[in-house]
Amino acid sequence: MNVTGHTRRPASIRDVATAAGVSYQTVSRVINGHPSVKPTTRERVLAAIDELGFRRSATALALASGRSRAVTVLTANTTHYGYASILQGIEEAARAESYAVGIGVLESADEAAIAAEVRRAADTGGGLIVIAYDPAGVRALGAVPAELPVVGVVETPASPPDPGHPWVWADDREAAYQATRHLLSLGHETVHYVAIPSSTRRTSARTSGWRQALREAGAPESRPVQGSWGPAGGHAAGRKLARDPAVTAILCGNDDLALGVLRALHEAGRSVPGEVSVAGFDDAPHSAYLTPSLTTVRLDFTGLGRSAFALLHGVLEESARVDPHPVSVPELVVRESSGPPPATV
Amino acid sequence: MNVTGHTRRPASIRDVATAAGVSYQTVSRVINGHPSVKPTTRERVLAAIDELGFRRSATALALASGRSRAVTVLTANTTHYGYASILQGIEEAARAESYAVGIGVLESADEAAIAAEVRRAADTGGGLIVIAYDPAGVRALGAVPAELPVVGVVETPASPPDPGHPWVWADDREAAYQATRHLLSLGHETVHYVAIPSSTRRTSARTSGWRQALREAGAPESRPVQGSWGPAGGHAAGRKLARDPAVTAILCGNDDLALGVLRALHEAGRSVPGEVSVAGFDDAPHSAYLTPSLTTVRLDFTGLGRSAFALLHGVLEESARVDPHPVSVPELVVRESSGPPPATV
DNA sequence: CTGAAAGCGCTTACAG
DNA sequence: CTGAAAGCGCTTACAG
Repeated sequence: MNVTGHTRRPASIRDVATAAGVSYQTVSRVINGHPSVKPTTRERVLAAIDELGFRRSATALALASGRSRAVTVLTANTTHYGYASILQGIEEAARAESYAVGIGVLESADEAAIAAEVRRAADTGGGLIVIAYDPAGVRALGAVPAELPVVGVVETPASPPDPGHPWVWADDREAAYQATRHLLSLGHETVHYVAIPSSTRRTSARTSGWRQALREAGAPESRPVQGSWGPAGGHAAGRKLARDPAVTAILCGNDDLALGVLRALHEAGRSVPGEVSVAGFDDAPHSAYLTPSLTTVRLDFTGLGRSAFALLHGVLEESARVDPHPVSVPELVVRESSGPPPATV
Repeated sequence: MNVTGHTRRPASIRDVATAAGVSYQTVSRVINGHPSVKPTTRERVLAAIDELGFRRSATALALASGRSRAVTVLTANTTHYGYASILQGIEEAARAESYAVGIGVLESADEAAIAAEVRRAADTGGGLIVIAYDPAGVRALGAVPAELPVVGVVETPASPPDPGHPWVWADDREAAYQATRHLLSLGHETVHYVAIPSSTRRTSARTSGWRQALREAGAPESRPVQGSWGPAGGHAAGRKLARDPAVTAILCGNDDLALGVLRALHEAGRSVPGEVSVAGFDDAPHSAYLTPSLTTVRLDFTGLGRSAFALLHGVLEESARVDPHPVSVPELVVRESSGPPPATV
């Protein structure tokens, strides 16, 4: 008991050993669950651990063993719904395995800045999960040295990735395909697309799913309108589209863009879904409560985060190895913002 | 050069020493910026560091020195706008000082679970920042052992806190006061309040600011309606309030609640702001794009996060000590959702 | 200005 | 089943 209230140095393995009357060696065996320890000895040690409030130093463990039970998440953003939800999923799964989770934000897509962030993350020890939905993330994923354990959360790859690439993804392409088909099935001649910034490729997975649906239906293809990530970008894109009376259906790269588009249409006096239908992507928490409520495609981001961690965990511990490419299935959620096109009387 | 491509053990301080022809001691001096090193020696060491790609092991540093340049953020949530923005601010500031940032989520407010999370965070080493806006956070802040450096991000305290309590806060009370005054000044007889869950006290800071404004104006006081954090809670609260024709102005504990209230009013056929005015709290990114766009009070959460880190940094390094109670000033943002009450003809 | 020793709290072989 | 040694990569006094 620390009656004086003085700040005490935390108990070490040796303190426990002394208290239990064994060597610190044996204490190490006990805390590592090593089988060859006499039950009575084990109990004495356990009692001492309990009494002294011993906690094994993660730092010393990491230095001595080289392992570190930590994951750091590299991401360009922590506040957007998709990113934040992936992070949440990772944290949940990591906590369940008592891994520490660190985060590093890729504030710029500048090569040097990216390299610096990757180094910092590597310094932390443990594994890496890189959210590669944008140029910064994609570059960071590419900049990770080969010897580091890393998992990428990526857009749907254009072709099946190398088995050497531990990636997870939601099926963005399928999701965009579904949403576009939904709008076409309502009778729209075609569907316009307001895009999130592509990760780096000319054509993002979402864009290609949209295009595929148009082609299959023989619908006219327009160029995607560029829209950044937030509602402001959607608003700007929506203003352009609102001017064109031929536009009756708009698919947006995420729900925030859709919100901006909705607002722009409102300001232009075009009713939704009476004159124009709008669909989003992600099913963010507010989308169901908008007026009109937003038709969107739900993606299981927290599940994606959990999968990413599970995959990394498998790489780090070679015990519970996991299916290398868990894919979550998107789900179309039809709400008020989509309907048939106006009658062409 | 690692021509074979084999995974190499990273260079240590001794490798650098050998390469530079000095003792590892001297290398330590160079990387710590110790003054008493002959310039030519320093340069040789620096060159070796560069050539070998040496990076000082954070783990070894932590173990040997006891310091750790890390902060872990304990929070009940990572996706809500306010929480996520505080985290973002902390990360920014931490990155600028090359601190590692870890996160731990308080999934339950259960004492044992909280204690476990606090221990895990303590194990990481470094300092702690606890976001104490909710019961889980408040308990976690209380459960941190006295010897650990910790900063709390709290609601406006009822009275000035002890100097021994390193806390930061946005002025919630003032913000609620301002928003309520705004609604009253438009001519509303009184303002109803949909509350976020209080941290633990009977009356949250936001609630008391609202109440104070009503009292000063001699307006009738109603009981706050309880509304959880998300739009669903706002929706439920909004349905109740929509039934009461006397309700003409509603202040909501955050913008998500306001969104739900807006939706409920819409469903009940009550127009905003024609029949009912609504104001929110936080100025979340989507609030400006809603229809009607949302009157709200903007709080500088990222600034709050930066302040929290600065305060902790001061505690940890005793160098750049900081004003213990930086307070960010809320700003009323008037948009479409608030207006005069309907004429009582 | 620079080097040799001891130690941070553990783990990993190696003995017995 | 248990103990004594060496080492992980650094820092902190202590010498010179």
